Amino acid sequence: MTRRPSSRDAILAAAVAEFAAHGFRGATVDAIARRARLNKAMIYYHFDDKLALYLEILRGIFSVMRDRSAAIVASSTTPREKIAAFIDALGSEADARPHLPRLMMREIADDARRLDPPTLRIMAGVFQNLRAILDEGFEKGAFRRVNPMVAYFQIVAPTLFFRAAAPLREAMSRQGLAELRMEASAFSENLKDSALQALAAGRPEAGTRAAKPRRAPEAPAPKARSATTGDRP
Amino acid sequence: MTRRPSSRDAILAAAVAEFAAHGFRGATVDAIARRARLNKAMIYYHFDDKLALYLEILRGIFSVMRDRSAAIVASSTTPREKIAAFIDALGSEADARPHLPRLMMREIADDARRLDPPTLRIMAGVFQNLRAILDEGFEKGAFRRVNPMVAYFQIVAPTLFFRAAAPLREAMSRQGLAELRMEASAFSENLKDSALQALAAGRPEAGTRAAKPRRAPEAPAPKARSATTGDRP
DNA sequence: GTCTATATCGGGATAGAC
DNA sequence: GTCTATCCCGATATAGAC
Repeated sequence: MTRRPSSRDAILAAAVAEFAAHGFRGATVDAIARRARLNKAMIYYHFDDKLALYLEILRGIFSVMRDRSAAIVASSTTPREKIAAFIDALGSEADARPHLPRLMMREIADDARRLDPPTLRIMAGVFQNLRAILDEGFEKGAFRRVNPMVAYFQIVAPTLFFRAAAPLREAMSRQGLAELRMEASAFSENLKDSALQALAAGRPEAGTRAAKPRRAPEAPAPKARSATTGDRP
Repeated sequence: MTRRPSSRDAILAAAVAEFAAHGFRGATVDAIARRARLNKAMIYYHFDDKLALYLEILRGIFSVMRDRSAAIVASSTTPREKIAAFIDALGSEADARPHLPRLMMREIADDARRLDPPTLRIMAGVFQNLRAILDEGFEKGAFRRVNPMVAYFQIVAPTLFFRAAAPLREAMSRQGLAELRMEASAFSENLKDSALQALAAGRPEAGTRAAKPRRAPEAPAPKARSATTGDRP
């Protein structure tokens, strides 16, 4: 049943690993061929060139995440649970495809210069899905009105960074500079906790004020205005 | 007074830009020389090789951030204000040296494989400084006890990602896929707001308890244990 | 300190046999 | 579909004149 991967699939699998490890430029077609246990010519038989191979990989990876997040939007749970599910999906996706975080970071560092419109569209879909969850939360009064893009970066960036930085964390830990070892799942749990706390709508607020001005007068307290413009308190 | 940069300085300045734009491997010594308006041989006169040049740049960049964060730790303000200052410092540093975010992301994606112990030590210093701020906040009861590393990634990753992703955001905005344009300073303001909200110590809680077991036995809402292990609620 | 060659090699891409 | 052999450019690093 485990269908033997066609040479094309073998190339794709090898290429993801090489592109993630060395970047588009750093990855060599020779190394991809070697890892796929094929020869270089086979790659040019299946793909126009190195760039076409690269783009096919990116599109595939982001499509999965776009579809998973779309399913979360459509699910029938609370906005809070959807945010948690979004973080879980992103994390488990990154764990299942360990190359995703580095690929994404590299392409961004390369000024996204290789992303064509179709690929951009797919990536934008992920953002729009998170935005849909947030909007639902805003309307239902479950979330305070934060800027959706900021929320997006607050969720996606740490998730990718933490995983991509595993070797860096390991090196620092090994040298006794800081204890940075942690399970990816544990990180996601902490992130969910923090993200939901940051999104929490103004507490019970109305009538239920059991203990009057909960906040000391001198404490400015985080304002909950629409944070689209970054005005300071 | 604006001292004409020595050839060595010119090389360093050109190299940062090239390394940030293309990565260690992608950057060419020829391009660095061209940008510095010098010839290639001058680079090998001042530096042993491409790697030595690269490492000198990384050390310089992270040292600045380490020192700035150390000054914040030592300043006499509240933990909340120190967190805000840390985020501002990181943001303004990234704005002043637009190459920092991409350099950092690239080196992480490269599995930090080129970082030698001295450089790791400098980078760890930045984390330890944030940790010191958090510890102070924990002790004073200003912050709930979150995992310091998670907090570190929640602050650093979005700050770097947002800035490095400027071209990607611009491309998506231009194509009408999403409006992602935003001033870096506005982003930092939003991030501060969110981070402080996530760190806000548990409200007076149920019984309006003024003192004593500040924590509910079953720990309902955000659990405030030292979140080193990521157990779920 | 600054320059112009140049040695040398790795890597993308192709030709063409089987 | 799969392979070997090869073209050829670009990139690191050095030699050596001024």
